[in-house]
Amino acid sequence: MRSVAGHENPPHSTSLTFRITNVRGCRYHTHMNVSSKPERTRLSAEDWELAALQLIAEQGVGALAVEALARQLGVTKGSFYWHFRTREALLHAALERWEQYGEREVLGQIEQITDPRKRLPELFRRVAHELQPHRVYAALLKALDHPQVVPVMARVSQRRMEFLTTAYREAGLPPGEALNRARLTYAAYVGFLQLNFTLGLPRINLEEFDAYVEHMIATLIPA
Amino acid sequence: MRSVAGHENPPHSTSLTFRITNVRGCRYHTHMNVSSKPERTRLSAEDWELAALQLIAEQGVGALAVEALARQLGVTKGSFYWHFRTREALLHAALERWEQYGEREVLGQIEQITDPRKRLPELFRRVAHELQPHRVYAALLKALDHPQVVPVMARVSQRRMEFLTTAYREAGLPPGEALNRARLTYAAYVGFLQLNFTLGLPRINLEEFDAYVEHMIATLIPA
DNA sequence: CGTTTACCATACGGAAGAGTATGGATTGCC
DNA sequence: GGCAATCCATACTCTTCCGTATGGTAAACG
Repeated sequence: MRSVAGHENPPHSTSLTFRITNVRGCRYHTHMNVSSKPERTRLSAEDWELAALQLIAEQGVGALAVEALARQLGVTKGSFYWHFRTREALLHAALERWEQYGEREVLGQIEQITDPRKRLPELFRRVAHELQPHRVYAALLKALDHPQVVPVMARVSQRRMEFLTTAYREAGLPPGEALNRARLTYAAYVGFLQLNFTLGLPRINLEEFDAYVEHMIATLIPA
Repeated sequence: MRSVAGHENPPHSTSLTFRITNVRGCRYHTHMNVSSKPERTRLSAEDWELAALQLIAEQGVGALAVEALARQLGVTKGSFYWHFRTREALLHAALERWEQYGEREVLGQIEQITDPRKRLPELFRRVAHELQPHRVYAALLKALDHPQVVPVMARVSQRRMEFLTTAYREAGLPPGEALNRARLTYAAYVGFLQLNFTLGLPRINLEEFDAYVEHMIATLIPA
C-alpha cells in the first residue's frame, strides 16, 4: 500500500550526481509520432527534464503537459508520476537544470578572452551567431507571468547584467555609465530575441544581420 | 428557433460607430470580488472588448477566459455568447480595437513636433514616462506563440519601426544606419518592457531611471 | 399597453488535462 | 532462479473551461 501523497522510494532526492551527456538517445526526436519507439529502455528523471526543456524551447512553458510529454517519450503518465510528484515539480527541476548547465557555454568561453577591449565585440558576435542555446531563454521570457520562472529568470538576468557591467567598466566606461550601458545592451538582446524567432519581424537575411551586429558593436561599445 | 451556428441578429457587424469613452464605468475594478455589481445595466460588445483588453494587460492572453470575464463583469456566459460567437472572436475584436485606438496616443503627439532633432529625444522621454498604455503591448509580446496575435504584433511593430527609421534619417543618419539604429532602438524598447514590468529586474528607482533614459538618448541618438 | 427585440440566467454536454489507484512487467541482486 | 526494487500501463476521478440549448426578464417601440 502506497503512501497517500508520494512514493516510497522515489528518486526525488535532488541527486548531485550530474550526468551532462544523455545516457539514452531518446530526446532528439523533434516531431516523432506515436508508435515510434526508438529505444524502449526505461526512463530516468533526467530524461523527463531534458525532454521538458526541449518542449519548452519549441512550444513554450504553457505547452508543458505531462500526457503530451509521455506520448513524445513513448510512455504513459504512469511513468511520469513515478519520477515526479507533480507537473510543477518537473518544471522546477527542468528550470534548475537549465540554470545550472545552460549558462557556462557562452559566458565561460568569453571569460577566457584576456583583452578587455576584445571581449565585448567577441561576445556580441558569438551570441548573435549561436542563438540556438538561447531558445529556452526566449521561451521563458514569454512565461514571466508564471510564478515559477520569475525567480530563475531574475537570477540569470542579474548575473548576465553584472557580467556586462564589469565588461563595460573594463572597457573604459565610468561605473555609472557602465551600468546604464549594460542595461541598454541587455534590453537590446532581450528585445531582439522576442522580435526575431518568436515574431519574425524584419525577416532579416544573413549578410544584413551581420551588418546589424556590427552596427550594434559600433554604437554600444566605446572605442 | 435559433440558427445552429450563430445568432439571428447579433451585433457582430463590425460597427463603425466608435465610442472611445466608456458609457458605463464598470471596467475599472482591478480586483473586485464576486458579489460586487457596481452597475447592473446591460452590456455591449464594446464592454466585453475593453474588459478583455484590461484582463490581457493584467494577466496576459492566456488568462482570457469567458467565464472569468463574465464573473468580473457581474454576468454569466449567457451574456457573452450573445455578443460573440466564440472566445476567439472576442480576442480578435479586442486586438483589432487595440490596434486602432491604442496607437495614436503616443505616435500622434510626436508627429506634431516639427524639429526632427528634437523629435527622437522627446519620443524617448515620453514613452519612458507613459509606460501604462504599453502594458497591453508587453502582454501581447509574451503571447507571440498564439497565432491570432502574431499578425497584429507584426503590423504594429512594423509601423513603429518604420516611424523610427524615418526619424533617424531625418536626424541625419544615412539610410542603412538609420534602419539598423531603428532596429536597435526598438529592440531596446521591447527588452525594457519585458525586463521591467513583467520581470522586475533591476528594480530601478525614479531618478536612476531618468539617468538611464538620458543615457539611452546620448548613446542612440546622433548629435 | 402589449409585442418585439435585446440581453441574460440556468442547465447541460463534451473535451482536455492533472492526479490517483493498482496491477503488471522488467531489472538488479543474492 | 527467485525475490525485491524499479519502472510502466490501464483505468479511473476531478476539475476547468468552451460551447449549446432554452427559457426568462428588461428595455424599446408601436
